[in-house]
Amino acid sequence: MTTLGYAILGLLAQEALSGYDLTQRMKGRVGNFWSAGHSQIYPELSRLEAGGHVTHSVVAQQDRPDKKVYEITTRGLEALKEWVTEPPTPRAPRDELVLKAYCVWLADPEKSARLFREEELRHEDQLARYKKTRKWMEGEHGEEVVRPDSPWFAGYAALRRGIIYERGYAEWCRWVADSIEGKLDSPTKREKKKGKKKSA
Amino acid sequence: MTTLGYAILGLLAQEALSGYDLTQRMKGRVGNFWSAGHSQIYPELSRLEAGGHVTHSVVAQQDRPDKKVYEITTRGLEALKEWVTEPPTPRAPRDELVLKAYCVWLADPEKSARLFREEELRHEDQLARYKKTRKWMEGEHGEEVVRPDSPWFAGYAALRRGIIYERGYAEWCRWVADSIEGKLDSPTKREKKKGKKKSA
DNA sequence: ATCCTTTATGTAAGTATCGACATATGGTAC
DNA sequence: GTACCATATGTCGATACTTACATAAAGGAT
Repeated sequence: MTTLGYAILGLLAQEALSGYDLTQRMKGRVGNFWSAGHSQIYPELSRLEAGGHVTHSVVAQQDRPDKKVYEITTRGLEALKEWVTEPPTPRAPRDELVLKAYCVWLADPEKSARLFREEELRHEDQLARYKKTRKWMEGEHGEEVVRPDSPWFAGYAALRRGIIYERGYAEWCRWVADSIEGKLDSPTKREKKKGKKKSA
Repeated sequence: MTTLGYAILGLLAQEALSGYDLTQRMKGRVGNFWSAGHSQIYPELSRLEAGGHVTHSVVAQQDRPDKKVYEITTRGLEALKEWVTEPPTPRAPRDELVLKAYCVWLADPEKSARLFREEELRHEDQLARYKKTRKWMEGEHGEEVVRPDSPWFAGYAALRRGIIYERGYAEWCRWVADSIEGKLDSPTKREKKKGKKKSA
């Protein structure tokens, strides 16, 4: 079983969905920590069905094409439950922006400062969106989101990870941009300031 | 050009290295935000050389096999400089542990609490290692690490990203584990506490 | 002598992922 | 009527990445 397979099972454990629905979910909330296009999802659903983890039934619709609605099986649910408490398989982290920061000493300061300012904004924006969603969740489902045995906890926990991640990322971008713009005190500058306290 | 190609150029911009050396670097500091095995690095070096971004010279050694030492060319350095200030190509984030948190409502509370405690420790450990390295860097190269035009800034910036990342990750794991163990106040519990302030 | 480890460089097979191609239904806009 | 959009399901080829296979020089351990 692949991780994508478990991701799909995780969604199907909450509700029966078509391949198309799953693709939409993967673009939304779940997509912030695991994403996949439909070209990955449809074949994976076939594999899951071949393995007896899901079943499907064709549902006819009037306004639009028919769809295949997938349900998780008992076997699928058991596999999912076991997988959840197993330690995650280590993945190599890959962050292109950190790589760029690693080479920033070679580049034009103005251009690189602009780059990190833009990224700071991007992550700040995402953080704001996440915070808004969190408020909505806490208001609308305040009781359930904090109970780890409720399916509402799922999205709430993922959201909290997103908030911490984006906050940290924006903070780091700000630090890099500030450093490039020379707005931060170096240890030497700090020493100098101690000598003459109020230098405009 | 691939991102791995730029990662290699970024390392070669600091010093000439063999494929083997590059592989070691990718396991170490750089490996914390971009990693690759030697089976990826050797072919990539060939491509870089074919594209005129690097050149190599064979260096004979007495105690061990000969090696090919790669140097970045002017063309390679130019390509790298341009790449640094371009916005990063968006990559889909993939975090298996968040996915597991998303399914935690299905699982055995004791087992899942243990999982998130273990992960909390792992990230806390990594954080401690990073902090130690930061102190060493600040002590040994205090002047250079804060100057964005110095090659020392490279590793320092990456390190700071690592510190923020691990701190946030550990914090989140702790929150999840606490939630499962019921150690956190729910909104309801908070309300109740307001009523009878000093309840053991 | 044989085995293990480090250094050193490569190839090959398999999987995961991405982007593009392909098709079909039915609605709306022009 | 035709062009476009949302729904809906699939395949294919290219690339990125991992794991295993393969070789070789030199040193140390048993």
